[in-house]
Amino acid sequence: MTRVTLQTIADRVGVSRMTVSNAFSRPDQLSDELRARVLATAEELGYVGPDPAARALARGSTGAVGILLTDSLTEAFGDWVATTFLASVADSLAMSGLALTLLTPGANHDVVPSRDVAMDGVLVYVCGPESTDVAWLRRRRLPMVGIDQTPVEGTAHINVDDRAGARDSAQHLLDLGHRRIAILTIGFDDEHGIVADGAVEPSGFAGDQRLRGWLDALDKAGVTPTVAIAPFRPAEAAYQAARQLLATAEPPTAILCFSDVYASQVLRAAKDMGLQVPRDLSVVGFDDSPLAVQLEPRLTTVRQDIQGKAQAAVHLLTTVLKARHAGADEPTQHEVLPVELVVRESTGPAPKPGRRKAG
Amino acid sequence: MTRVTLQTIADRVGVSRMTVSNAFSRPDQLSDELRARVLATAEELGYVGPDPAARALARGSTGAVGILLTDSLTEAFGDWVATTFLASVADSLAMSGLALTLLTPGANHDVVPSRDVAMDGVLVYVCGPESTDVAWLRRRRLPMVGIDQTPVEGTAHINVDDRAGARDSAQHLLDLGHRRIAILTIGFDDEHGIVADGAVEPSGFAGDQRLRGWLDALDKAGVTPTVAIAPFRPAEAAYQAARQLLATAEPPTAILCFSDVYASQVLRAAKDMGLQVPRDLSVVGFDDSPLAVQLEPRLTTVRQDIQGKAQAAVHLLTTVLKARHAGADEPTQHEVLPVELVVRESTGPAPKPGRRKAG
DNA sequence: CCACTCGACTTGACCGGTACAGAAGACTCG
DNA sequence: CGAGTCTTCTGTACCGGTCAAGTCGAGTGG
Repeated sequence: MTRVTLQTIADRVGVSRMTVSNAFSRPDQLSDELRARVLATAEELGYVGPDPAARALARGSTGAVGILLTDSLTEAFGDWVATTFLASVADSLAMSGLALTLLTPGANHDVVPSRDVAMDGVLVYVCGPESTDVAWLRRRRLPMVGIDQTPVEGTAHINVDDRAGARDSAQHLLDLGHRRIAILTIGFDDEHGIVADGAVEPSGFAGDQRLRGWLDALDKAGVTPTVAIAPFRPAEAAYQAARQLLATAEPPTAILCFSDVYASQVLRAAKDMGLQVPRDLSVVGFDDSPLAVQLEPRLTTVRQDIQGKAQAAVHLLTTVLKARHAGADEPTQHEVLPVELVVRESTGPAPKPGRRKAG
Repeated sequence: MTRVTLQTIADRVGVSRMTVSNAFSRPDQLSDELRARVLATAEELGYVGPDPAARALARGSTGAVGILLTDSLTEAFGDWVATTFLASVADSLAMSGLALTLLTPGANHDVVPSRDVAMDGVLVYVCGPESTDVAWLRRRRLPMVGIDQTPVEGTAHINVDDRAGARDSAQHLLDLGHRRIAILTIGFDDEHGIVADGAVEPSGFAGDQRLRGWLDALDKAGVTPTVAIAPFRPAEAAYQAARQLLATAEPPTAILCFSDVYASQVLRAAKDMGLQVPRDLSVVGFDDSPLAVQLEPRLTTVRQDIQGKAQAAVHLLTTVLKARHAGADEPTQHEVLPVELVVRESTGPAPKPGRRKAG
């Protein structure tokens, strides 16, 4: 039982192989009557359709784009922002009939997806520029769109205005009269706690941008924040860092957090230390994840439109794809999506300067 | 600037194209010295490696397997069980150097990933047998492993022992003295509420199996449960169904839930109706998701090893892949993974038969 | 010294399609 | 009525590799 190919069908129907191909891929190239006959014969022979691999080679395009996520996928899947983004990307791609291939990072075996898997283009989500996977993708000259990472010349990017969002949230606290403000942001894997004299080297683009944004506003107001960092995982680290912040001699009256998840840990720490939010302490999150409204009190946070980000990324990538196919210039623009400060109940006026005891 | 292919390099080095191919794919087929020279020339010409699409055609295998998830991906990504499974699958595949392609279901456009994307095999997760995507995959005769769905003859499957888990949890309640037991399980999209005389047609295989399991134990004990159903989404529906259950003339003293998420809604409903868990009401979840231990009280639930499920599925699929490649018989086994009842604080002895007032 | 094995390359076919430039007949139109 | 134009189909040349079966000279054992 040899495989059924276009030729098998062509022989059977008595036409050229090309005509059979057209019957499947270019219906307008042959008469309806013949097409029907071809299709019927194909059906009869159990032919499903042109072989995707062969078609990919001949056409120069597979129907899939890749996505490269940070590190272990399990890691990424634990993050609401990342999964939401991923889901939105997949749904957006579906409209173009494209599938999404998850590129497993790291060359464990001798086969490296970023180098060895066929795809039309690739989305790169929060990967450092030093990633070897990104290096492979670049060498392959695959159409690429970076999301939430440091823009690189010659590549298209989608970012959110983290900096403005952070600036606005810091300004919000200043407007409420806060002057002793702390920052709890993301740091590298092994450390957590208060950073001496704010010599922070935040991990990742978003961390960097947010920090800059907060400082934009605070510096201007002459406020020097205490900065604490915690790794993304485990969540407990953020809790500990929060306790440390709140246990200082002059504890902050407000904390700006890298994310809603961090903020939720701050809330917990505050509760455990007998502090009332927002009476004793104001807390600001980031992302406006579902968590933000589930918490008690609901979080003041910075909303980013993740679905919009995904759609923008997909749109940009498909544009690049089309341009390349048409031989035209590929756009390498930078799109920065707006964010919005959402004020809820976790922030309030700065407490009166009077004594306060934590514990 | 014409594309660099094996031939380009071969000409440059002065060897046959095959030798260059071997330099990349079969290092043992040529001398180290020559290989080094070939690789150097390739590097110099900016050649990244054999073209994946061409290789896929020639070799008959792409380095990716597909996964088909129910409905909209956004839907699936909202579910802890599904995302955890997905992440574990991706990680397991990474070990074999395989990438994972998300098949976007539903033929929106004229291009249907399930039919048009090249892949070596496919995992099918909770898809009804009537899915057109599954039909395409079947017609393509792709190696396939079904997960959490009704086994079909001739296909390999991985399932968890939902039925036994359900049976155990029902028995647990019986052992605690409960006799007025209700079930809150998953139903089709548009309905929710109490099902008259238990004529339930649960949606999906897991729902069916769990229901059977509960009834296995209850029937044997002569207990006839009240059954309520709610669609998977929105979560609110489960809450409403729970309220309905608890508002009946003879309210149940225990509720068996389809999932931890459903159980969390029951908990909320109970709280809102002034019932104490487990004093007035026992609640059992399913899955042992992180939610189970976050809730207050922590849920008694049935643990399933999702990561193990993913690993088993990947292992089975790669076995099928290897078998097919070797021309051997492909296993079509059914693996059923064990589950485990985890007793926590949401279940307790049945309240004394005395009066009880809800509200 | 010769048949025999072995390593290192080469040869030619093949994987299953698609793109593109005809070719043959039917139709239109001045 | 002949030239131009469709429509419909065919032929040929790729796409960029891999596979299996050589070829050829060098080593090897009897």
